[in-house]
Amino acid sequence: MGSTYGQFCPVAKAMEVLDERWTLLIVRELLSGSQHFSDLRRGVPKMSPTLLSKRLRRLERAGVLRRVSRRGRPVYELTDCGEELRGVVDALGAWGVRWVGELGDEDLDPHLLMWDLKRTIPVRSWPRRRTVVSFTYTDIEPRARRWWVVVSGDDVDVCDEDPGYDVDARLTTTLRTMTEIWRGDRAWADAVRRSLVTVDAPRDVARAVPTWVGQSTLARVPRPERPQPLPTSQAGVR
Amino acid sequence: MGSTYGQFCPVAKAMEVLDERWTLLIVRELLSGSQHFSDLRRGVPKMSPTLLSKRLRRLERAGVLRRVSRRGRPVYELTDCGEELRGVVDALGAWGVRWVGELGDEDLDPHLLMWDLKRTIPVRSWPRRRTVVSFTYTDIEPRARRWWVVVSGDDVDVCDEDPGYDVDARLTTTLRTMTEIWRGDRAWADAVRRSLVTVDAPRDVARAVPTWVGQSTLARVPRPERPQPLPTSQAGVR
DNA sequence: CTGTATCCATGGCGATACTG
DNA sequence: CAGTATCGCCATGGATACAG
Repeated sequence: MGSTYGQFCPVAKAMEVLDERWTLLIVRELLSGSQHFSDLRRGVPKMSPTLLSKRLRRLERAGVLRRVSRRGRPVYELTDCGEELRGVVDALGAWGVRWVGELGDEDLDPHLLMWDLKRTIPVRSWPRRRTVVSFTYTDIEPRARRWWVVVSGDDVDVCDEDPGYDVDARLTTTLRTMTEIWRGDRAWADAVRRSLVTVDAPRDVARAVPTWVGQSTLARVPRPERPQPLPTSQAGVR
Repeated sequence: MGSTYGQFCPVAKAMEVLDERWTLLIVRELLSGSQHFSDLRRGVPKMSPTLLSKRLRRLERAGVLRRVSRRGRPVYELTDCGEELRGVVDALGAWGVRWVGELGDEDLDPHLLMWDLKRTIPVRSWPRRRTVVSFTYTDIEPRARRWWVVVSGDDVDVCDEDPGYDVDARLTTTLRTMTEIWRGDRAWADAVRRSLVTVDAPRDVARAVPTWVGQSTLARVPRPERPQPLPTSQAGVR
């Protein structure tokens, strides 16, 4: 058990299960479709496998998820109890996107972004024929700078090395800008206007690209009118 | 900062602020009307004042609350940002009451229960004249066994020693049963039928008492049809 | 009443390496 | 691929006493 609170209040009882570090991020991953240990690791790459394993066990004991073997492969799936955490995770996400907007450089991660991008690509908006868009992030180390998204039919592939196909559109931007766009902090139009993104493609393709690249489901949560109170700067010592 | 996750995901950013132990319970207290340091302490009695102070400071920095002085007395109040955590707290409470129902003896606390009771007494259901109901918990140490709820007009008082007024109804039950009733885990009618509660009062008063004693706002959250999966028993070692 | 100051033990968690 | 095994640090937070 995560430590107890000694309170009968349902919020306290819920937090006994959920307030440990990483726990709700694992639930988030399961809610968005991850099933295997390796999928989960990709979703929480900064977590050690030992700790991930421990959390999964604890969540199993709490009745949130179930570990089953499917075709000889372990699969983690949410129980009804776990499914119902969607309300909690959604509420947290909506609050977070509204009130905790400042992203530090440590929060940016090209692998995570491309993984999220892959999960939210609206394939139906893409041409039926195989279509390739390349991403170049100008502000990060060469290793993770270039990516290719290949959509053919209903299949989406994200590669970190050139798959060799013809490229229909080349996006060039910073990791930060692409992240902001995906989160819905910044509109495509705004980014293009300010030249934070360049789209190298025939005019009609260039116009379509923003509809090809998806966004977080939280992107359309309306933002507070006043900007943040104080992000982390100021508010010094008392 | 509570440790960071290194993720741009809004859920992760939210949890950086909220996943530390006690944090959301403090928010819960503020949401239910506590304003002063001592009120908050009463709501989270197992927390040391040092730690409470630390959390309040962190929440202030995060923009969730504001510390102001009102008539020379410090007051903690939620900002818009903090107010909006109501959605999160409600979702957690609803999930908790449905899926984390097993209460250990450590979770029962007469002071907390009476404090909650006081906050949820539906004064409008009581007679206008001063009315007194006594509570006796048969299963706990003498010190916290007897309580008196005094309602006169719109004022509610809860005493742990005899205020000396005539008593209109005497409830005798266990702390556990009363807690279950307040949470909505057990219906009044059921408790009475099973003789888990006795109401010593004239017949019409006895009938009214269940409408006098309030319940958690989460009490009417429907419970899952199947009982819990596994509370904490079983699910042994792997 | 509204906090601070200190002290200490625990265990959480990060890092790394390794196994079936 | 799906985890386990170890190890060691340091921060968390519980307890207690004290101050303005």
